[in-house]
Amino acid sequence: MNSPITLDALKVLDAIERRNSFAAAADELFRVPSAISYTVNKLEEELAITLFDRSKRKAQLTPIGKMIVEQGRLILKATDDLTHMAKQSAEGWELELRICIDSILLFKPIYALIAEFQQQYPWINIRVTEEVFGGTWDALTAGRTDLVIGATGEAYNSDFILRPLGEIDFVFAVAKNHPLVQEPQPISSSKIKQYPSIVVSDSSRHLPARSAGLLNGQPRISVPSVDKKIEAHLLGLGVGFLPIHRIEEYLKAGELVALNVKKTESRKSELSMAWHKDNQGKALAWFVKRIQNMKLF
Amino acid sequence: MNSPITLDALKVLDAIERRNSFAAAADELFRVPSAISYTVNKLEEELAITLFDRSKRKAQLTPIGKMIVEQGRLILKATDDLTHMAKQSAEGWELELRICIDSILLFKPIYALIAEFQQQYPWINIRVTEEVFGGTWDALTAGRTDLVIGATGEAYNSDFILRPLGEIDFVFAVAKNHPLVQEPQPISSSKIKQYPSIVVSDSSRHLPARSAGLLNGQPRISVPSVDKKIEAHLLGLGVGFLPIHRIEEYLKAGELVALNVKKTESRKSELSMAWHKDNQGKALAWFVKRIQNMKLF
DNA sequence: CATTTAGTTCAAAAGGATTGAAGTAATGAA
DNA sequence: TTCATTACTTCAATCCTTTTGAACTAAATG
Repeated sequence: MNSPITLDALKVLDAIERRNSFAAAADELFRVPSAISYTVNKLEEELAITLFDRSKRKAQLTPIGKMIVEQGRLILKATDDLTHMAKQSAEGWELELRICIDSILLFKPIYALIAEFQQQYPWINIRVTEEVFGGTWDALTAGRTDLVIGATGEAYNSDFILRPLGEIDFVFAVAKNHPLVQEPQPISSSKIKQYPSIVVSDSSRHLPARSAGLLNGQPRISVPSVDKKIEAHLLGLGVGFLPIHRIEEYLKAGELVALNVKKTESRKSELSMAWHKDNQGKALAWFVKRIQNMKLF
Repeated sequence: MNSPITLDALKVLDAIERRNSFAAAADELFRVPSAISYTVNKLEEELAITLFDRSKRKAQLTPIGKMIVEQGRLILKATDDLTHMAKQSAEGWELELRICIDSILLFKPIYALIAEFQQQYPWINIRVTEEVFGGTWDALTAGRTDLVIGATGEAYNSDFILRPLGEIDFVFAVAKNHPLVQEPQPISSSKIKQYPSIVVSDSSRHLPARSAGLLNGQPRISVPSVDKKIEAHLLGLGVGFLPIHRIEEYLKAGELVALNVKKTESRKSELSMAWHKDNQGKALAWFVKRIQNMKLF
């Protein structure tokens, strides 16, 4: 792989084509016409291909020459982009940003934000993962992610920066035809314990798993995400607390019913963004800044 | 747009990464280690970016360096491909080949052939058009196409080379519930004239239009392609001759019925490939050679 | 602590790129 | 037709970038 094509030659060809003249190209490139001639001749010789038809006074690109100019421009653009990418990276823009989103949140607005980011910084890879409860902290401490959106509770240590997103409201919700709907409210803990509770299992792999508002002694059904928990509630498989913002439509449509319960634990939960304090990445900062002004629940 | 990146520097980076050593890269590139060092230093200086971590004995690519190597390889590949393309073009391979197919033929085997060609010569653009009867000749004489597949009749002048593809059989076919099916065969011309005939209109733009086997005095319905003619026949809109190979399935399924008619004109038609005798293109030759061994009808 | 391995530095040399003057060839105006 | 102009080419001289090789530094290895 030893191509006789050089970026300099491509630049020269590009200039000649755009200005439609060797002399004008020489002028543009701050060279003397003979230098342009030399470069073109060398390329033609090494390729053993005629790029210009010189039978007329004005040198005219041959079809092959034209193709090389066109393709060459793409190559020049690519090297230019590469330079730009490298410069940006050196200035603190990540090559890749890993975002971990708690399954309690609506992903849609975040995806919209990512799309916007990609338009501005198309060379930065964004990798999104979904975790549940402690799983987000786990991903952060294990270095599997750069930014957690929707971290719950306190930081495990001072290596992380927390930025609150607000409190999320939970309600005790069951399917419309669930037996508990017929009970007088507030519903006692002992009544609730007669039905299986749907529990989103913590996706922590290393840190001690957190439990989220379990009413002890109840039969449990574990599901891997809040989406699945909502489905389970809708099917009447069990009962439990759900984030209001995720089930508003179901409550309005009457498919889920919010019930008053005696125990008040876990009715609210503080959500945050979190990232490692050493991470000075500009893409990270961009997302933190933009997400702060967003309503995610 | 004056990128400090050069193809030579990218080659050097590539070699270093692959061989995992400056010395080995120098060896591979028939240079002295200091020359490699020089090239890398110059690039780093001009980009103002550290590409190698030299704190250890073995220089280690930084993440940005790695990205540049990876992207750089794509650029090297592109210039290499460009060289290859140019060489091939100079050797007589077209930059673009325009193929004009008569609508009477099955396009599928031709598309399969084009797909195969594209795998071998991915940089050559293939442009397919569809024409009807004289339209193919028209496209050729007007220079709108390079190769006609399925040209009918004689060449208009000696500027073109004809290569016969064989004879195509036509049958007089009508829809299964058409009144003509009830008539005793062979069916007389006067009976036929009572029903509209479906005529594929010639797509010639400059040459005198040819007519294909019209039974004179009949009401006509003109359609733009053989596909549409078959549809019209199936719907019972009219009658006429159809190429057997295109309606075999409908005949087998009984949706169309082939009838015996008295007039025997236009029962067969000689089809050919045709191209301009000055066209020495290798892609053209490739297609001519391959199509000769194919069964297109 | 000596030895080996890996890359860097630097002055000297090589050689490719640039220059400018002279030349050629097509175009177009007088 | 002639002559000036435009457009590119040729070529020897010059410049300056790249390469070289010897000497050097610094990390790993045992």
